[in-house]
Amino acid sequence: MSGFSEDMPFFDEPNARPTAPSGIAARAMAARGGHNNAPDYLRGLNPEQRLAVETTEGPVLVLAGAGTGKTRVLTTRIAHILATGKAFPSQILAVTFTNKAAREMKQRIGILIGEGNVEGMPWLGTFHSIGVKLLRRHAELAGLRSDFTILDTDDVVRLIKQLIQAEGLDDKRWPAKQFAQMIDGWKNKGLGPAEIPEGDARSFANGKGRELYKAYQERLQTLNACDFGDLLCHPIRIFRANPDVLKDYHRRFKYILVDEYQDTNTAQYMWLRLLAQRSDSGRGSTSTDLRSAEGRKPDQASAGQAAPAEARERSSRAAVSENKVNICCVGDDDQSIYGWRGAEVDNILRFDKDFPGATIIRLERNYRSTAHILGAASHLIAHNEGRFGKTLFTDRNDPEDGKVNVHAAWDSEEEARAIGETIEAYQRQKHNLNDMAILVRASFQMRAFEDRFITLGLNYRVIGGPRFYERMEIRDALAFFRVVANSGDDLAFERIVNVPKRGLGEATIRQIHDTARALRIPMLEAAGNLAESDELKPKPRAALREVAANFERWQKALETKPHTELAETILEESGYTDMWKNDRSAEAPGRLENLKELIRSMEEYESLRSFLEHVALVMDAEQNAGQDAVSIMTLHSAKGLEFETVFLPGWEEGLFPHQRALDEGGRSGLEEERRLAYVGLTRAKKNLHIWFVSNRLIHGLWQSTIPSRFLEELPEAHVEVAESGNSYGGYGNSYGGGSFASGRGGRQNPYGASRFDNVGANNGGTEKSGAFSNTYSTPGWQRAQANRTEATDRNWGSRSGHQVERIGYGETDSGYGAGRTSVKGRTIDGELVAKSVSDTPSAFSVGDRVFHQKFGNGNISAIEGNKLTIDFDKAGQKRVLDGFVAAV
DNA sequence: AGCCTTCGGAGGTCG
DNA sequence: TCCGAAGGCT
Repeated sequence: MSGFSEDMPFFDEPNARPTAPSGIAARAMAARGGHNNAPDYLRGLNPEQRLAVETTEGPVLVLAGAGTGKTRVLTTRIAHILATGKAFPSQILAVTFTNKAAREMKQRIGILIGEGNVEGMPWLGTFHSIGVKLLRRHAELAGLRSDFTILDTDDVVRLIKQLIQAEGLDDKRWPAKQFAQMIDGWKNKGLGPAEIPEGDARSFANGKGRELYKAYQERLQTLNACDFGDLLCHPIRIFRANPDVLKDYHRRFKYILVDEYQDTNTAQYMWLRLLAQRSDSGRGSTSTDLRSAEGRKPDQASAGQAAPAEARERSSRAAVSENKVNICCVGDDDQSIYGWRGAEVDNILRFDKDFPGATIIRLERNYRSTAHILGAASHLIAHNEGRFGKTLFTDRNDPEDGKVNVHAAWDSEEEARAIGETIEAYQRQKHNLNDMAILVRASFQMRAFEDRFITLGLNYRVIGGPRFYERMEIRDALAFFRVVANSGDDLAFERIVNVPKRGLGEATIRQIHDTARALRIPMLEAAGNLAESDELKPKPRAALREVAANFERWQKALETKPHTELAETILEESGYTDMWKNDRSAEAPGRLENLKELIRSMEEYESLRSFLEHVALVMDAEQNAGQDAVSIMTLHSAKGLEFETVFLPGWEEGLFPHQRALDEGGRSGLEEERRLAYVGLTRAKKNLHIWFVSNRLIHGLWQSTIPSRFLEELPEAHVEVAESGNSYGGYGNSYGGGSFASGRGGRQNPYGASRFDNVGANNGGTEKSGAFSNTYSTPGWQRAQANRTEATDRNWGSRSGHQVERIGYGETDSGYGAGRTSVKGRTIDGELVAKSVSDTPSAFSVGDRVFHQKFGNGNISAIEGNKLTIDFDKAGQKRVLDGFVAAV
């Protein structure tokens, strides 16, 4: 367990694999000594950052811990390559995962080397945007035309649904969405229909999985379309089947840079390997390469083929080592949190095997957080196995820096209220709301905060959620544009043919569909034909005629009108804007605003076509960017961000670590959750508040919870358990008449009720006594226990809802018992707690038969302190507090 | 076409 | 419990 230490030498981490050849390091250091006049852009880099920038040749892995200047290194490295004339901008391939990261990188390179040159970096972008670019150039090699359309998830699901129905399958039993996810998973692994494992193929639609996948790909081809996964998979196949094309790119790309390498999936890995591979030996026919790719997935390859595949891959690796590959991957294995969507941490962990002779550089000097925060984060993440091992450190040593605060609350409402109060307290201390964030594990947690902040009138913004281009009105508008730009875009046509409602029901659309299929023409054209025939009733016929005429007119205008104007015209003439103007629902104004924003954003593009291209890949919205507001988001979307003050609510078993992660991922699932915790902790620059509650509403039921095991993994030296006995339901005497709860008067402590209060009053004895071992003697645990008593005595009143009432009750501090069960369900748990309070803890022994209100009867199989492991007859094995069960 | 009821599901999310 | 999707009814 590598503890936090301030004077950790750079390449001397005990867990470190011996991968940083001191020779290279030494050479670079020496070289640096020679530069007396280092260029401006190198100034201010620390030695490791500088090494990462200047080691331009050969494979390099930069392990960049949180807040160690990762982006700075990447951008400076590019600037350095350009400034020293090692490559032209067009010879650098730089890939990121998100558009945001790509944008930021462009911006920062621009600052370093002067704006104009950045435009000359055509190969800086996301995996997908570069994929599109490649695919447009070589579309015919994938059986597409270069003007193919990119379908988003929604289109894909609708298309698959059609296929499922066409197969005569029940689309309820076999949901299209599920199959879309399966296809996505396969494509993340670079698997085509022929390559998917037999088991996968069999598991869907009575064994028709493979057929359906094949049918789907064929359908895409006829539609001249592809999905997101194809943007990677098609280029991979093109490269494999056309060595000359690949060789062309080998010649072109002198330097390859990859951001967030820990998030790459297998397909991205294969794509990179192909581009980075410099073996011209001609060895490696298509089939061989395919096999070796499969061999990488240990869970897929059957025992029989695993060995030869391994061998083949080894030989291909050897080939790589013969020629220098200037690939630089930057990432942090400790921040790999996307395993569930196909990312392979393994890619980063075995970098030095994939690229023999790789230089591995660790960036461990953290410029973001206080020593306490880093100490807590380092200690926590050290519980993971299978990591490179880094220890973040900082020179920062400000005695004013507070420790990491751990708080307990009775339930989620209480948690939201207390966090709201703390935020207001910070605000009174002149902290900006923009500098504060609440990072949750699951999005349902957000609601409690939103509710609370609305009541308080506290500005907040929710980050994440449905992206701009996924909103209905935007997708509708884009569908109109798509049909105008490309009359063959049937999916788009289907989406809007009856928008706004013009009486074209299912039957008419079916007819259009059939005609189009029979004549092999686009649906738009089919609609025009039908409108002129007498196969339809007058009403739909007139409607169709209008639709056809509209599109014909708009398509003509495409040549003459500026595209923004045309876009407006389309939305006007189609009646789409009117539709929302007449809609009196709450969202309508927002939707109109979004449409305006859409048109505005089109101005930056020269044509409708180029705009649509951009939109298919990019488009995210910046909401109320200007205002001062607290950010609320999930831990996942917080990666890469930083805030002065961070709140991490919901640190309870089952929620965080999330039960499903444990169920599905086992040990590695737990480790990914722990990395997520690590990401959360390291977002904070100065103040960090972690919360857990004793009761949480899950699936509509109040369930008692136990503190997250991650709390136990925080080091005592850097953590302070906030004494917040007063916060339990708001009845504590320490509320001083309850005024704090209402946010008026009360204590003046700027950090709210918790931070500096009562230290030593309640926890002095307990906390100091317990070693931070793996027993439940940690602060969080003890808090939970100590508070259970208080909470139980008082919790009843809090069930009655009204804040005003609660304050009143608080003063009396009376036990409100009556009627609570009906008010909030599961308070029975509390009753059991109440009982256990008087008992000494752990009155049970292994083998005892017990009853739990929620899980029913079961036998105790293990006891750790007050935590019981119980095998329930029906609910399976659970860990619960002894207070929540009763002997039978 | 729009309203109402019923049913199932309830983790994270980039392009 | 509460939300959305989907299907049935008017």
